[in-house]
Amino acid sequence: MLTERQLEIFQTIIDEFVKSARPIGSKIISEKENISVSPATIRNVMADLEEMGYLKKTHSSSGRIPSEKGYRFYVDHLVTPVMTDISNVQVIRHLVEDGFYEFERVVEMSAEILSDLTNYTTIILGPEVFNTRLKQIQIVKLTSRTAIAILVTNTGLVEHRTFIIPEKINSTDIEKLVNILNERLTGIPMIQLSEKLDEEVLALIKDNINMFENMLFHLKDVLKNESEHSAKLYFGGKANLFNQPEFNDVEKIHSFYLMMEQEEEIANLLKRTENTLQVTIGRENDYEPIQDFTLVTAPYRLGHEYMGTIALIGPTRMQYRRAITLLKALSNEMTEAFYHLYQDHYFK
Amino acid sequence: MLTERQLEIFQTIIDEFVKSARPIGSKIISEKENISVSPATIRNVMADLEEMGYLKKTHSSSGRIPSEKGYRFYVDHLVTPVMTDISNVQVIRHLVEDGFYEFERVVEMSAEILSDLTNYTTIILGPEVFNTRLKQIQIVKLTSRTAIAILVTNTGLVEHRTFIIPEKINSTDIEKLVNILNERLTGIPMIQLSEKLDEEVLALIKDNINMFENMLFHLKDVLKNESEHSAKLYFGGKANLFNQPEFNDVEKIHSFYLMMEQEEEIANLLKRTENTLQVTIGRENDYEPIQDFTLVTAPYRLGHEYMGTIALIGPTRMQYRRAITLLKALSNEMTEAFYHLYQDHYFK
DNA sequence: AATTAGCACTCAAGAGCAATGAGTGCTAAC
DNA sequence: GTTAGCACTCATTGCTCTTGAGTGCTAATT
Repeated sequence: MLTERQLEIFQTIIDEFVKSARPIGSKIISEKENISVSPATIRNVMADLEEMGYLKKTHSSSGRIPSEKGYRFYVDHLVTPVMTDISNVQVIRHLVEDGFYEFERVVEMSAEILSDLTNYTTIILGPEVFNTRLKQIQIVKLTSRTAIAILVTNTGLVEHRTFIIPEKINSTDIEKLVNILNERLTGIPMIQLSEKLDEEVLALIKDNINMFENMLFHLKDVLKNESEHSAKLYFGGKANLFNQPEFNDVEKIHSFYLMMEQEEEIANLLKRTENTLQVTIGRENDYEPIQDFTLVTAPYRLGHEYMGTIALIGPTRMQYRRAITLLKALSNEMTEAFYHLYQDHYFK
Repeated sequence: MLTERQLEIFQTIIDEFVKSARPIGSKIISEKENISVSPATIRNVMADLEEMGYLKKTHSSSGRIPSEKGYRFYVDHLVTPVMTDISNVQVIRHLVEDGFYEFERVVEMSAEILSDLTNYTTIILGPEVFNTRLKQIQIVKLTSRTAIAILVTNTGLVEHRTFIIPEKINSTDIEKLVNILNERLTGIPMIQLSEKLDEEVLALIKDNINMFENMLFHLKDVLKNESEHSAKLYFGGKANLFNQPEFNDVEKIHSFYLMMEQEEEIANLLKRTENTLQVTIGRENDYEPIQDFTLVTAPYRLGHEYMGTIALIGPTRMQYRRAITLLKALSNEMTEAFYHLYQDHYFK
């Protein structure tokens, strides 16, 4: 375990490095008010901390910077969840109270707010399909050959897809079909839709009106795709990382943006089953393109049920306390907001 | 007017500079096969071209690069629309034939394809609201206090918004309302919806069921917002500009990305009323943040009616011929595709 | 009269080098 | 155990020099 003094110096190095992004030398530390030992002593301590793997040098005579192990230690032991001012985040709550009833809007605003407050990039993973249920299905005939299937989930998400219909079908027929579909499929988890379509509806309809068969075939495609369709991502402050000194290299920024385009991969990163806030630092990330970054994730819920993930991505030299505090606060706010939005649905 | 030889040399400088991004000297030009005069002569010609404003130097003893006036001349007089191979672009046509019936998908694919082919950034402006009409409206009750209004346009766009409903209202009432709305509002241009709601529907309903009044109030808000809601933008290849040597500078990339976040402004840039392909080079752009870029825009249509704009943005050192050819081809393809998608609607 | 060879000149870019200074580790004194 | 002192390291900066690709101008050539 670390001594009191080691902790103090370590903490100072973290703080200073996070601020300045430059290696911290013994002199700078010795000038801090709460430090009362000489630079030489500090050098000894720093050598110890380096030996333990918490600090490293950029070259043989440079000051020290935290290693990833150092950040890990910091996050695990020194980031006390001091509840700083989170009133900024509580805007979300008011948004919902003031008539922002749209799930997507709330999420977009949240991403915006969080990235503005932290200066990092926010990523929000929308509700997983397998956690939502069909609220209602509608089919709108668009042209003589195409119609749009509109699926509304219990979380207020609206998905739609255009598909082929037989030429001869008319609006009344479609209405009949929609009624049957709603009767049979409402409340079914989205992910099971296509399966249930076969089980419940197909047989039923075949007897009645057989030109539906072809249509259902296409509709099934729609439902299947919809359920495979991975959850949506929302971003905020993608350009924030330009402000971080570690990203004043074109190559790094380029790879960051390319990485952010891999939505599949990112979605997978955020699909963490854990239900608490998590911090992964640099190489701790399995996904190679973000091994220069720190990813902080937290779930948000509908009631007690996991709904999606909200994440911050930034340099490993991160304001961990601030980021963690705000992310935690925001995930609570979102949980709160969605509870208000969908409470009666939830309890139903 | 320019002499034959001046044209030839000018053309060579453009070609070479577009390729290499470096100032072009007389020696390089003299080594070209189609050039048979000495470097000294070329220098004289270049001095003339510079005097006329078509070329400029980066410093007193550098080679020449095209000026914006030079590019303008090139685009106006030297870019002959040689129909190069546009089979790449015709993928779009097949997409639609193969069952990509989604407007949004077609647009997204188009943006992707065009940016891949050109290595610039594609921006597509979706259909203007004032050019679309209501196909159908649906209201789905979500919770006891909220419902989702879903608007489908004749172009297959689906817009939705959650709004407040009175607690006491039930599904049957909503159904009644929806029927009335559809009866009265179908076919109305989206932009007139909120107005027509007052004229046609409000009075009608007030007599019947007066608790609708409050609901309609909120619904009107929805419709109003929806019509003010500026047309959607689709992007492709935002990261392509990293490959351009002029964007080797973090500052430039940063400002590019910040610029791309100003969707309002960009949408306005693309809302050009002109109905042909247009090229604006550098300072010709009124919008200051893109005065380092060239913007190429072309409209796409539904039948003969303007529907939206497809644009390429890249450095002024652009492969104009290629960009123009491909953009033209793609806008035709999209027009074609939408004709197929919505033809019977269009002729109705 | 138009073209070109020749030449002096310009300037960006890069290599080499010394000076600076912020940092270190180690040793010996406190 | 702490710290003063000192030799040492190395990234950074600024300076000068060289290089080479380019120019414009003048005089010779066609």
